[in-house]
Amino acid sequence: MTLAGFGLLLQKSRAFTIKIVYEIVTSMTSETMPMTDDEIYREILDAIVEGRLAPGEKLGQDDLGKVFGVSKTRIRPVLHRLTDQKIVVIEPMRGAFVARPSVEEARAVNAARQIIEEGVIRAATRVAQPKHLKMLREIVAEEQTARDRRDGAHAHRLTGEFHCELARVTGNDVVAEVVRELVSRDSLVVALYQRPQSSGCSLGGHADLIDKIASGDEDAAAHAMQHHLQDVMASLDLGGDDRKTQSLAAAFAHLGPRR
Amino acid sequence: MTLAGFGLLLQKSRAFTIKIVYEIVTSMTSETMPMTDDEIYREILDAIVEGRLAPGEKLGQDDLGKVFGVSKTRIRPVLHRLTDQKIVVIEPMRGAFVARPSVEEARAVNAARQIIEEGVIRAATRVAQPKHLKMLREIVAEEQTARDRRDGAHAHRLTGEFHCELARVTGNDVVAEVVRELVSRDSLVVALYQRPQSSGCSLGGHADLIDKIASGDEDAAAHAMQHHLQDVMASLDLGGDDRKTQSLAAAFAHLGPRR
DNA sequence: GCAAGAAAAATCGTGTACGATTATTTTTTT
DNA sequence: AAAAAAATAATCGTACACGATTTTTCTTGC
Repeated sequence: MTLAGFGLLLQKSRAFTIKIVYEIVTSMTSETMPMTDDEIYREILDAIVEGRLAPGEKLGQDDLGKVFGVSKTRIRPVLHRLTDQKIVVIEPMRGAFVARPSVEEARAVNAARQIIEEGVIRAATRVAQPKHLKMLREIVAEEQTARDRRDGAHAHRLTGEFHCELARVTGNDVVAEVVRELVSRDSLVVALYQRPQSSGCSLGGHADLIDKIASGDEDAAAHAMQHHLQDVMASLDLGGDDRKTQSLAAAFAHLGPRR
Repeated sequence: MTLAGFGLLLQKSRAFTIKIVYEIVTSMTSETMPMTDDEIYREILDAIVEGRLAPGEKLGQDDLGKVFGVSKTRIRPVLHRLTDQKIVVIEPMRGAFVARPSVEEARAVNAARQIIEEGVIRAATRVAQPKHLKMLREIVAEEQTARDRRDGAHAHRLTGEFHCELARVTGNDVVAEVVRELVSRDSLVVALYQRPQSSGCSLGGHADLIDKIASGDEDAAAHAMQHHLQDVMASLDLGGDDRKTQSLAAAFAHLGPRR
């Protein structure tokens, strides 16, 4: 069967079938399947949260389009979505950039986390089961080994994951999503204001939180969370220096050439 | 000076000046200034939250474009933004509709509010000042008069505003925004599942919350909030009947049986 | 040699056009 | 007459093109 034959089949098929057939075709021709909007969104978000794209970096629509092998029409909605979440800022007629949260915004996000995650840890303490505690302890252990390996990026990602997983203990997806967004914003803050050598900001903090949850003492857990988040904030240098940026190509090198 | 002269001036001016000049011109020619994205977003959101657009209603891109006097290109990002907030659902290749949250989603949003607003009311109790309490009491009073007038839509809007204002007491915009989104989603839930005649769902609930905040008893305030939100949930009819047929039957009940 | 202004390049925002898909209506067949 | 199939209409998603604005570079005058 010829490629034109596949093309005809493609036209008459439904979306899901199209994707499968497309993948069969591309597995033979080594072309790439266009990514979905969500995949592009995830890639850019991860690149920012993991620090491969530094705050202030320019996110050109055409550049990103070339990286993902799509036109800028597909890029713009993703950028707007990230703008709504305050991960990206769009300056009219100038372009999109990775956000550089101000000191005031950094304090506001941290304060919001104190307020919201107090409710979260109280709810989690009420419903926590042994399997939840086990899961949380595993994350802390991974975090520790990553820190021992001087793998700051990985350790930082696990720090955020701990708070997300804690929110997931409540069994409520809506809460988990809210926490995930706040944690994402916070990772921009630490990328901007973290002190050069102090990556071990919250060594025993998470383990302490788990102990308090395990004890079932709701008030103690809530206070521990407050202090934990305050400690994280205190470990930052809010004097504000600029950070270096790396190229777009380097940030998405793991995708390989797409066109 | 001619209108063409204004046009030339328009081209050479910057965005802000453009808007002002444009408004002067249009005030003479009775043309309309194109709305910004945020204005369109606000209009659609308000229409949904206030119940002027019912759950399940179709939101055609071209139709909305005609309403606001812009092309559908400007409408789509707004629809996507509302989709991210779960106010609108986009069915691929079919169109956008006002969301019809399922019973499970309704429970999830309410549970999330219990978790998050517990943290909010605790923080608010710690920092509340007399002026805050006064503001909150004013909203409750307005709510009461609206209810006396049988103005259910207005009363419902003020109910939501009360929770938003309470979040604003914490002085944290990030928290206020999170609460605002949750309240918006909840108004869709009540639009779908509210019992026909029971509009007075939470008569004394809000006043009780204020009293607890005024007393400074954090735990009491937190418990009051929990029970308040549970009461709201209990006042709904989550029987899982298909709303559409039910409301249709009710809407034409005066015709009597016709077949 | 340097600063200021003007031209050129690059980039963003928005409207329009077109291919693709779904819903509806009409026609045909049993 | 009813059901199935085909044609038509409506709508969505994406690419492309044009106008507007900013940034960069080049020229010119002091």
